[in-house]
Amino acid sequence: MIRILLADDEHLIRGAMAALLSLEDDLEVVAQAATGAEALATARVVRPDVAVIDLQMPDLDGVSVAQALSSELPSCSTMIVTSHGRPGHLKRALAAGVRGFLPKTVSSDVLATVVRTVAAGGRYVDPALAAEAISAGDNPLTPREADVLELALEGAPIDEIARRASLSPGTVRNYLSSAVGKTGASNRHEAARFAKARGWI
Amino acid sequence: MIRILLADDEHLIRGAMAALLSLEDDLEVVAQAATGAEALATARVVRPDVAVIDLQMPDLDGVSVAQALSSELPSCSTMIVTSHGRPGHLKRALAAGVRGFLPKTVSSDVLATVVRTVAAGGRYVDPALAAEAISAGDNPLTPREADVLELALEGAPIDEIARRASLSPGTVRNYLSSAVGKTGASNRHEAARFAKARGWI
DNA sequence: TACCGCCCGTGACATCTGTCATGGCTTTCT
DNA sequence: AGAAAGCCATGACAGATGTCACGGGCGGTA
Repeated sequence: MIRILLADDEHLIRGAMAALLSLEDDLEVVAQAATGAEALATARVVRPDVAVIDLQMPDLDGVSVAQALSSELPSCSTMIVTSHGRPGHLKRALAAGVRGFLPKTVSSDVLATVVRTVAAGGRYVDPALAAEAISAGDNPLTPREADVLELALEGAPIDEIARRASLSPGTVRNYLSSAVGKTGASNRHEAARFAKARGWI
Repeated sequence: MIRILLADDEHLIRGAMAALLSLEDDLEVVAQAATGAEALATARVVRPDVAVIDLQMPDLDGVSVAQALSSELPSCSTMIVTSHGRPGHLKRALAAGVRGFLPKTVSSDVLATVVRTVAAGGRYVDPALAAEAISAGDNPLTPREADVLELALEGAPIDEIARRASLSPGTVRNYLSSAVGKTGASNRHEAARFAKARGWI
């Protein structure tokens, strides 16, 4: 019997997925969590065989949870399920030790199959997502550029970005200009959206 | 027996919700659809008692589907389920004849209860969402301002917005300036994000 | 050691944006 | 008919932004 931890902030989805997984004879949902922190805490106690984690959750990112889990509980295989599969996320997730990565558009038997696969020590990545990630290429932004661009995402003026990043406004403008050049955008807002779409920030 | 049509672009979620609703003795999922258009076409054939529709779908908006359904199939009650509940959406949905509006964070028994409620001719709106909608107030933007702001959402420069809206750049700047004033933002990008968060665009 | 890339900053310049005043046009309500 | 509101446009001005050139410091690598 494969023991599963399920984490998703959407109660309805979580309950529904649990109902669906429980239909399988060899699968058992032993715990559920609504936030990343909760998932982590629960996993430490119940020590599941597989953790099925939603990528976007209120507090902790799904990837962060996976990172912590893979170091603390090596016996537990983590897989990520997500609505919006961005190439960068996949790359980060794989680096964090995630064994399975699926969009929520897959059918339920695929989910069950993948749970079994990762429980057995295998890996599985959605083919469409994998293709996208490969074609998207690497993140050309330097860490600082990514930081600043992330702050620019909300549309804040440069002075505020500078304050929040503890940088001089001139430096911020240089990083932003560089990022705009690398993304081929025509201003920082477009660049920020572009980078986010690729999962670079 | 209440006959249900389920529409959601995420296969996994849809299947899971179907599994969950089928657990109830008096509920029966008679059809599923992955897109808005598909939902509409299917509904015309199977004539369900209740249509449970996801708000965001690839082609047709959930509200548009509800609109069409309420005029074509008055016997079918429509309810919307959504991940991101924005006040403006709720208002539009209600105007389109939707009888139930729920975030996906609710529990499964709430869902089942609401299905029964709307099937019986009642209405139900998630209290938290309702409170948000009331406190958010009305959309202060004029139709044109909303149009232009929507084009500004992607971060395009003003000249491009003007071209896409078939307006002079000066006019675009005026509308944008007005919208920035109404939203209390410090530039159009922030204003656009703000307006989107409220469901104004 | 020398080179390279990243980090952080300054200054200057041209352009883009946000704001305001103004005016003509149409539609709707009183 | 008159008032009010929205739509579209122009012009002018200040301030924000994007771009470029330049320089110093730091850390890794050949």
